Amino acid sequence: MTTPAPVSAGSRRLPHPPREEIRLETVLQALSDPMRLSIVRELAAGGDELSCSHFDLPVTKSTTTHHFRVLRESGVIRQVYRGTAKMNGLRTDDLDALFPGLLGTVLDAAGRQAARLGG
Amino acid sequence: MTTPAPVSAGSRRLPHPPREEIRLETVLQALSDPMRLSIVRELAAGGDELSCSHFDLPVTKSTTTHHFRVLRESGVIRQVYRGTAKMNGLRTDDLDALFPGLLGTVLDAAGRQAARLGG
DNA sequence: GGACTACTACGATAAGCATCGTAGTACGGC
DNA sequence: GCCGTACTACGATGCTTATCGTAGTAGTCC
Repeated sequence: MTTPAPVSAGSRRLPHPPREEIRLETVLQALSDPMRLSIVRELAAGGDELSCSHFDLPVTKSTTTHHFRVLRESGVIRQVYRGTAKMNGLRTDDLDALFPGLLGTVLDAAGRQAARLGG
Repeated sequence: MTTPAPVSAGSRRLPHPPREEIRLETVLQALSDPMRLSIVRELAAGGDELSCSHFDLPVTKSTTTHHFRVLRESGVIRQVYRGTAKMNGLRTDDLDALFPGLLGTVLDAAGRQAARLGG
């Protein structure tokens, strides 16, 4: 018993809602914030394992943490620690099972709007 | 000049955002409220011309007015006066042009969730 | 162990929003 | 013109939330 249970990179556990507790209204609300929608767009585009520090958002670190927590607690993203970094990925499987096509259509809509407004 | 411009049922004009000003984030936020989502579901199911008083929501009239205004100002519904009644309809054409499939997918997701949770 | 990195927790603040009650306006019918 | 119906506008209230700064924790590397 030198160390009771090292657990290494898993000691910091993050609470995720199980699939059956994910609510549509909460997901929509999570996606309705411009900052969070851009995070989700970047996650969808840039593969599925991005660290928090990869995102360069025009807010402080505290606020970034807040937005990632909202996304995680709504069931939109999954977060795991890997060393000092926290890796983020979309819960595509769960969302597609619950709300088929929703994530895709929202991402498509966001892309169209960005193309229309941003150039 | 008996009457300068009677306008009859059109004197009370309601401000609607033009199609090109409808923003995805605003639409998602409008749909993220349970009360408003149920209004939209009922509009989608019950044809497209329902008066405000048709809805029996567990809130006061003032609050109902507020929710309908949020839906109108976000671009989700269209409202016109017809006599003393105010008729409501989804802006399906505009939404489908801007965000193809979005409204349908959200309504489908809401239906699935209702079936899963409500029975 | 000590320094550095990455992220978090907590408290504060200011803005937003869902809700209500009351008072008021527009329209239709008598 | 008068009354009832349908909806609105306004102000208040209490809750949620987006933001920040500071202080702190967990992990990596030397």
